[in-house]
Amino acid sequence: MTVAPTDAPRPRRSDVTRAAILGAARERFASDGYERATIRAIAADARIDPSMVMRYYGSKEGLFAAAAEFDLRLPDLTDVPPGQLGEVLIRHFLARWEGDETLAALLRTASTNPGAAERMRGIFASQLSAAVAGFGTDPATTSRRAGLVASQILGLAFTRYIVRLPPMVEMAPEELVGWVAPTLQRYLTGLPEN
Amino acid sequence: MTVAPTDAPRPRRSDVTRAAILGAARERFASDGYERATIRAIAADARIDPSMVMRYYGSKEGLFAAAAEFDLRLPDLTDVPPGQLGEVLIRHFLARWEGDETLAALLRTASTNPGAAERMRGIFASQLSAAVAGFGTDPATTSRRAGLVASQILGLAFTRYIVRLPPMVEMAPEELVGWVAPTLQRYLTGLPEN
DNA sequence: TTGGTGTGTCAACAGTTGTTGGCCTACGGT
DNA sequence: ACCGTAGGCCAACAACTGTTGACACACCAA
Repeated sequence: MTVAPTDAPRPRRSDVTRAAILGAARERFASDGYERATIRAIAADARIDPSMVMRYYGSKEGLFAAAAEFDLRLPDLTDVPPGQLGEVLIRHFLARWEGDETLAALLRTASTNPGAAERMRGIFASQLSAAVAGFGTDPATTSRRAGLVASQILGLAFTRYIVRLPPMVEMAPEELVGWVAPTLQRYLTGLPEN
Repeated sequence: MTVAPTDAPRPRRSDVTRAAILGAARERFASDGYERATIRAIAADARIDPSMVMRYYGSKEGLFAAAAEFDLRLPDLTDVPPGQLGEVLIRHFLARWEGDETLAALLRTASTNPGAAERMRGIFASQLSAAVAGFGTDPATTSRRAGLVASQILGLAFTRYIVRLPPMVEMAPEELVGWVAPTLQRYLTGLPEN
């Protein structure tokens, strides 16, 4: 035995094709949404036959599930000065999806596809809530604080990357940070008014 | 001549059918989004033949255009105490679409349909910007302030009514007001941090 | 009564979609 | 050199889509 006996998926010859399909799928899902992104179009982008998509990913839903794998990659917030949490978060999010269209695909699809909505719930419920809980807020309010942060973050993404409201598109990242950081900061560490 | 000679569309016998189609269309568009809401399903809900939809609204796009007619019905903000703008706005928005599913239809569709996105841009660019401009902020920042307000408002709607993030669904309107009003207030009358 | 127009149904069209099975080819271990 | 198998393409299916035209009935003015 030259390699580990179990759990050693030796590289398949088709890995490049798989990756090409996944890349094309992400692009199409991101720009067109789930329904308008046809398997034929994705296959054409990847320069392969539509039937290959089915063989490697089983179905369109399976393909989307693979393409929409998304990790917020939230940093560890415990060593962030409590007063800079908002700024760190908004900076991270802006950087995170300015270069990755997966979230746009997820955002577009979550509007109409129940499975994608469920996945989005999962991502923000687990990853974001976990990060927010990481620096020790009152557990009773943690999930609501995380939800409020999600509402502003997703609203920003929706208006800037999906609907493309002109003023939201025009603003430079630094200006957005200046406006949104205090919002997130208050959602995380502040108190509601009433 | 018994009535006004021009521009007097006397009530047609089919007005109830037209209204039934429009109501069914709004429901379907709101719950399924543009692509999944089929004309056949809408016609079935309205208990008429699919071809009637075409006759009265020309095409699916025309039907959507009619069904997605939306007015934010923003109150006049000039007589609101400047310190309560955020609270008034968030209260108004919550009340406005808790009972009207048109905005949900628009929100779902704007994710994938360019025409709907354009309409959403128009609504927020004209109606919201106009209202924000109404109480005399610096014209140079008005559109950005309006955009930021839209980002939080739409993010709230998206997480609460579309994706249905549990913490956002659970929160009572009053609690949401307490959290979000200060955000809108600062977007409208505050200064950015940097 | 009569004719025309508005209201509605039925059946079918042409195109697109996800999906399937058969077939050919070329790699790679033995 | 051989042969099993994985990678890839082609053609087709069945279902569903928006859309159209022909046809039937009911209303209403003349």
